[in-house]
Amino acid sequence: MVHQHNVYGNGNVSERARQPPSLAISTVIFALRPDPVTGRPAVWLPLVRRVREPFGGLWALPGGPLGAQESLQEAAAGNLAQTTGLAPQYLEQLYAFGGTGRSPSPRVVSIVYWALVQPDEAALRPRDENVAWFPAERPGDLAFDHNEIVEYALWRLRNRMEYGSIAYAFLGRTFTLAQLREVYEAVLGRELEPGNFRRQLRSAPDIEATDDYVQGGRHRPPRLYRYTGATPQSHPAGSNESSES
Amino acid sequence: MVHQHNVYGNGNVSERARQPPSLAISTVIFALRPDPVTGRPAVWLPLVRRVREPFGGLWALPGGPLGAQESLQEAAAGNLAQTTGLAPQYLEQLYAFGGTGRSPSPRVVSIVYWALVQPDEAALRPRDENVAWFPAERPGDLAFDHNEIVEYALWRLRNRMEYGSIAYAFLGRTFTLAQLREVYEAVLGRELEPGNFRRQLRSAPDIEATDDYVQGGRHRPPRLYRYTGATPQSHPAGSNESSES
DNA sequence: TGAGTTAGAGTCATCCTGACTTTTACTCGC
DNA sequence: GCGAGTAAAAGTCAGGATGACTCTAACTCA
Repeated sequence: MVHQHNVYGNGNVSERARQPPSLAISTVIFALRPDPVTGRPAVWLPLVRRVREPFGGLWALPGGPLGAQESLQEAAAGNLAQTTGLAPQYLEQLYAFGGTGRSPSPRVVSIVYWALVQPDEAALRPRDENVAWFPAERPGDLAFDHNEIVEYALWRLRNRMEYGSIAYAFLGRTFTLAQLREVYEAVLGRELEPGNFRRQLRSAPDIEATDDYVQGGRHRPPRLYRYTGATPQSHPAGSNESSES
Repeated sequence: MVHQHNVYGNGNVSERARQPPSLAISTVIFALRPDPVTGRPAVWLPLVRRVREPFGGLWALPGGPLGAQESLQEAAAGNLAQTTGLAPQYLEQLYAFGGTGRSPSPRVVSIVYWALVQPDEAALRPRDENVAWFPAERPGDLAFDHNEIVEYALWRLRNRMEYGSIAYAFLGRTFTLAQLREVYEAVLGRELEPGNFRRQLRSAPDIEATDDYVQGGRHRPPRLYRYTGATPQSHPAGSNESSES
């Protein structure tokens, strides 16, 4: 009889029904990688192969139980570090999934976070063969309700991309406007007019032109820009500007 | 060691630190009531007086442990029914609060929902003296981190009001445009131009004019309208159009 | 040196928004 | 019964944002 934190009454219900649901933290981790076919940036995410039942052998979101002394966000960052070795550029709570039918035997409530990272070479070739990167739109059949969770996380990512200032989390300290536009196009799944895109960013308050240009292309050298705004955070420490849903 | 939901290890940590955090569901319930001073609609919420420690005597959000067989949303609707006897017009998950310092002795992770209701006379005068309604902007000092939670729920309400079609949950089946505008003004806390408000709603697809008018005012009788769209839901069963956050 | 390429600036029509004016249709007081 | 008062409903107008597009600038490569 694990997990009897409190007393939930002492009627003649079965042992099984009296057990409170257990709590886990999972994290959807997004990064941009070149598409193997087109070469353009696309959204990928790392998954972990399950070694136990239920859903043994299937791929699943990285996650685990909530440590007694860590906050929810710390637990999510721990998932991130454990599977990729990276620190998040952006980390936000996604949703708490708690349907009664999502796990076969013991009921689990999962508080899911989602994160954006900039993967380096080491992170993309993990030593552990039970960790691998998948295209976020088509990750295959996942364990539990994780397909649904990934889909919702993608929806949230697109939402934040349209209404928030989150695209910079995919990029380095400086970037060209074409690179920034490619991030938007990869996430939103449609092409944007370069001229209008430029005009909108000129009116954005927290994007700043540097004096550097990228040399080497067979065309006019593009100027480098820098993002000067703070990394937006959803709930604690600063409200997100809109929509979220 | 991913997704090991059940076993929490057996190291020589103290009993206290090994206990997993317990899980509770709380619900922020919003309704419109006339302001006692101005008489115009304002946002109110019902609170429950705590009878036990910690925070005994203070007012708190209605809530309780998650039943083993009920979904998260069902538990939130249960909070609602228990404190007000009402069914929600709108119900959405708000956030999972899990900081280590939010409850003194046993750690509690609260998954908080928020709801909109149309209170009737019976619901506004509860028999239980440990339930009372408060103005949502100034509910006084609440137990735990519930002041912060109410503030965040208000922010979310305003957000949904600006970008979603949620105002109808406060109103009955038919309403005048002035009534609808009063709902927006009460929630957003600012006055709206009646002419522009009317124009925007004419272009809304899911609002429909009826053939009825309200007689009795000492002015031109206003037409009654009806909302024909579905009640929006945030995550399961239909995505919210935007922003959320 | 010219062709090719992308960066960046600029143009134009359209839509949306906020602020405002005018007309309509009722009730109330005289 | 008639004018004053009131809010509904429609209409007007300027400014700002947006989408589609054209034109010029600045580089590399053959």
